[in-house]
Amino acid sequence: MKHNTLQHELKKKQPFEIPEQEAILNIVRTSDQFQNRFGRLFREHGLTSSQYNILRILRGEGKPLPILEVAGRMIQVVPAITGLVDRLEKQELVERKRCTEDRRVVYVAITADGLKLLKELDEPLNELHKRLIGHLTKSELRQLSRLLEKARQSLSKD
Amino acid sequence: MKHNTLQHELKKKQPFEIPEQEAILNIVRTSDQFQNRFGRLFREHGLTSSQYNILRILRGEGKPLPILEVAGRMIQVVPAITGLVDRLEKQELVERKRCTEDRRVVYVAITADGLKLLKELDEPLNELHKRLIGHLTKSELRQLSRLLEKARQSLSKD
DNA sequence: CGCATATAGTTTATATGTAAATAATATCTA
DNA sequence: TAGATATTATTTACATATAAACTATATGCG
Repeated sequence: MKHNTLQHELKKKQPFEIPEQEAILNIVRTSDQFQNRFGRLFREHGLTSSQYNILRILRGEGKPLPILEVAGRMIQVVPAITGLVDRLEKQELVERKRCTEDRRVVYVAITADGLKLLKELDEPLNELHKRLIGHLTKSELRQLSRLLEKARQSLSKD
Repeated sequence: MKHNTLQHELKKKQPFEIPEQEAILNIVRTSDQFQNRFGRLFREHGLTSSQYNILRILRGEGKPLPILEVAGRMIQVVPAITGLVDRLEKQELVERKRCTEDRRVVYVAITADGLKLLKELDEPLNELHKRLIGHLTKSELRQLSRLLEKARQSLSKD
């Protein structure tokens, strides 16, 4: 007997009247619960989700990035990024380098230690992905991604 | 020309190899961006998302609830709920009442002010739902909810 | 040149999410 | 009934999101 519908999970007495609302709550709830699991995994390796994200962006880019460029790729508000990078720097997982041409700009680069830590996480992360959502067929996964991308189209307008 | 794919948005150089990963990132990203919008709306009314959620749960229940019962319905970690209720109480949107039979239990109830504030938010919230995701057909919305509910089945196991 | 304006980051203040420890009260059990 | 254990809620400590104000540096323009 499966009871994974939102109505049941939230102990709602009435079914959802508005499918838009139901879909959005489903998105948010699923995201929260998945992020919980990832958070646990990261914590076991001394990282938070946001810290991991910064490292992954830097590895993906392959070269130092201005600190606000990193923030931009995370949908993150500007002030938050400073403290994040501070803590990563303290753990020696990234380095700050001031740009010589434009002295306002601060570059962030991932260190060898940072790369090593990411590498340790690659396999467990892949396993977690499969465990969380591997029971959907490839076709369902494609469809889910397509629907979510379509959902986000309402955001580009402003 | 639409560029709402994750690969484009994240400035990734390589397409996703793993559809599981792509789907999960799509869920998380969509949720983050939507929650951003809701957060803005709530802030205009002096609330945060979590505070709104507590009020909505209390209104839905129609009677006082033990504080941990509220926390449980929010996927929220226990310690956080205390401060949330503190702030709501300070705004006189909820009240705490200690249970007389079991003096460990603290009930939380929504006040008339709280109900009034929620009522003010009902219409704008509905509009935001429609604006964010109203461009999907009813069939797509149903399908999206169904896929997300299926995705969450992996979580019930532990 | 010299000032107005813009840009890149940081700091500050407040609210949240998480874990671990603690306090108060209930319940169980020998 | 005394002591162990469980439950409910809070406190403490830290990392994070958000907004607003601020610093340092660049750029534009008369």
